[in-house]
Amino acid sequence: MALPLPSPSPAASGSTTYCRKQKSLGLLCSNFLSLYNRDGVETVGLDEAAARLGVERRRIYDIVNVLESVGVLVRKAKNTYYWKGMGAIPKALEQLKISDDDEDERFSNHSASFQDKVDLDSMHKASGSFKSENRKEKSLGLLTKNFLKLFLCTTSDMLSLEDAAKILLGDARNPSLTRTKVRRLYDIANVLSSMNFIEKIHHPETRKPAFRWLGMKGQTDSEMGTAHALVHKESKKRTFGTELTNICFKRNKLVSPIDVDIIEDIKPLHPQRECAPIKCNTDRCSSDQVPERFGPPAPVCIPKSCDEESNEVKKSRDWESLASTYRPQYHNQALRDLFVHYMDAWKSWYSEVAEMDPIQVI
DNA sequence: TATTCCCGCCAAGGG
DNA sequence: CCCTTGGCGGGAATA
Repeated sequence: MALPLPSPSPAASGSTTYCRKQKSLGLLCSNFLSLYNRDGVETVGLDEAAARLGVERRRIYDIVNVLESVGVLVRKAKNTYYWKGMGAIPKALEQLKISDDDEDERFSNHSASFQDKVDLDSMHKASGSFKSENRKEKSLGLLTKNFLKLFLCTTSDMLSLEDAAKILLGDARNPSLTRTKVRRLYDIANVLSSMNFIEKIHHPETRKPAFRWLGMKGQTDSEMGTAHALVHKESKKRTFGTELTNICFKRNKLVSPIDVDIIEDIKPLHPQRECAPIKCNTDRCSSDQVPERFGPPAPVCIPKSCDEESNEVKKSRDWESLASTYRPQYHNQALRDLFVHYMDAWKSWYSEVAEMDPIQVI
């Protein structure tokens, strides 16, 4: 099936400019959301999603897993998910703040207060033996939840993935483990970013890249929400009549014709153009007509050009009035403890593992 | 060079 | 045993 050719010479003819950004999980997530976030959708087929979005199934699993962690999707059956929508997010987050690792089929006998649990689970002695149950605990979904908890149960809203990895990992000493964890966190961070949960920034002092929690602020006011809703209504209409896809380039070349087949009528246009804009098919999605090219203002935004990472127009979008139902409750005893727990762990690991300047946890 | 993170191999899981 | 899931880390693209 897949050509085993390693294709060692990237430069070669090089005309088929491959653009990483167009293949990002973040963009895929945006497209996914645009595709399903509309009335009438109540179930999502993974195969269908993969085909319509023009990506391999493997990638769908990635975003589906984090979307599930946030409540947008709920597993229905093999290959099928229930679409819960953006409206399910507030409740899901609220639950994250409270519950210990919920839903995991095996309940903990050790009735330790969840502060012990939360990430002692994932923390669980990587140094020791590898159990098979181990797999679940390393899932993207769980990692997503724990990553979110870091923000939800903490006052610190800035965090580097490296730190997050060390905190969520039991063993901060193992650089290899950490590296892998960080890779996963990048995946997660990308989709969370595309949903505006977080935002990438550079730490004021350290200069180090990090992520800042955006949560659902700025939309707290019901009036505000309404206003936004109105504004978005328009762009949405335009967007939703659209079929989206990630353009199919392999790392160094175009996708094989077979793949293109699967993607029904989605073909890469302007192969040699660097970062060709996403294509929109207008055939099946009824009502409004849309331009064949895609504009920036829509929920799904693609940087006009790769090298020119313009200040994205990514504004607070979609989950408009989610906030109206959301209300923070910081005054929770247990959460307090959790917070302390995290910070202690973080600090101690930091002093051990890093000899750089003593990070100050705000 | 350092950071980011896509790709797809291949093993675990479910039927 | 076959097909769905999805951990994992090499290494290429970007900053």
